[in-house]
Amino acid sequence: MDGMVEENGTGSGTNVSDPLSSPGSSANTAPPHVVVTSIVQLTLPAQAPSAQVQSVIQPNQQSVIQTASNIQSVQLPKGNVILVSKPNSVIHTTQGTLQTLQIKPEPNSVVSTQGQSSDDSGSDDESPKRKYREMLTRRPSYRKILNDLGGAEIAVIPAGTIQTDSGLHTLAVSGTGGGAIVQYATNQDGQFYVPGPILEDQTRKRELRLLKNREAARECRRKKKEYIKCLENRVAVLENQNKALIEELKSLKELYCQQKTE
DNA sequence: TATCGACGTCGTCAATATGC
DNA sequence: GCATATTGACGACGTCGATA
Repeated sequence: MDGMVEENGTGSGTNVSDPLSSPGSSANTAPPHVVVTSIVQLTLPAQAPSAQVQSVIQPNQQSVIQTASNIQSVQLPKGNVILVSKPNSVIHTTQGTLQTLQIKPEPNSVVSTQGQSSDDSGSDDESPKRKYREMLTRRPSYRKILNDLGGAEIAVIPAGTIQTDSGLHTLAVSGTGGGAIVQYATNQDGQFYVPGPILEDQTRKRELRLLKNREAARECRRKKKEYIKCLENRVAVLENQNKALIEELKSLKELYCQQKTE
């Protein structure tokens, strides 16, 4: 599904108002830094707790928004702005790489397509969009940092991480199987031992967490595949539309030439 | 047959988002 | 603020086709 305005769950109550049928209804709401040639407002009705909308937003081209179920399409002239009446909506767009925009929680938030609409000259380094994009970028993992530093596997994190706490010590341990926090105590001879119930509890908690994350990762991958499949479907639909439009243009041209010669 | 590279899948870690 | 969910990144492993 390329470009999706998604609320939780599924639904078909999405109301996509065509800008061509009700022009200029909210054009004045756009922020001054956005040059608006067209606005599409997506109204998600309250009785439909959720709705899926697909969209393909392309640089300097007309873009398309479709609902998932009814294949109701809206052509967005280039330089468009999308208004979404529900907060916390997300739009995915494609431009070589996948991009994600999260709409600000205010109702009627205005979000222009990223990197392609006429407002995005790329010269404004301090623009909110740019800042938000940077926020989305994750920093490298500690593992990667360690690898970059040429550090081998850390078997035990020494001294500084040990803290005494009511007779128990906490020790961070990592190895090929991953990391763990282990609590232990010392007896009168200074020998280490791990109190049974604590160890069992920690082991159980860790196993539960791993199990949950394992299943979450599976689900996440399933969703990702589904999403990619949807994107591919959208590509197919748009290619067909494009083909049809080219054919239409061709026949209209022929008709025009015919009438001209008569 | 052994080896190698490409590719897919899985489990895990860790950063971040989200809900309460 | 904390617990939980989500997801990108990474490494391990298995499979498959190409090649020596």
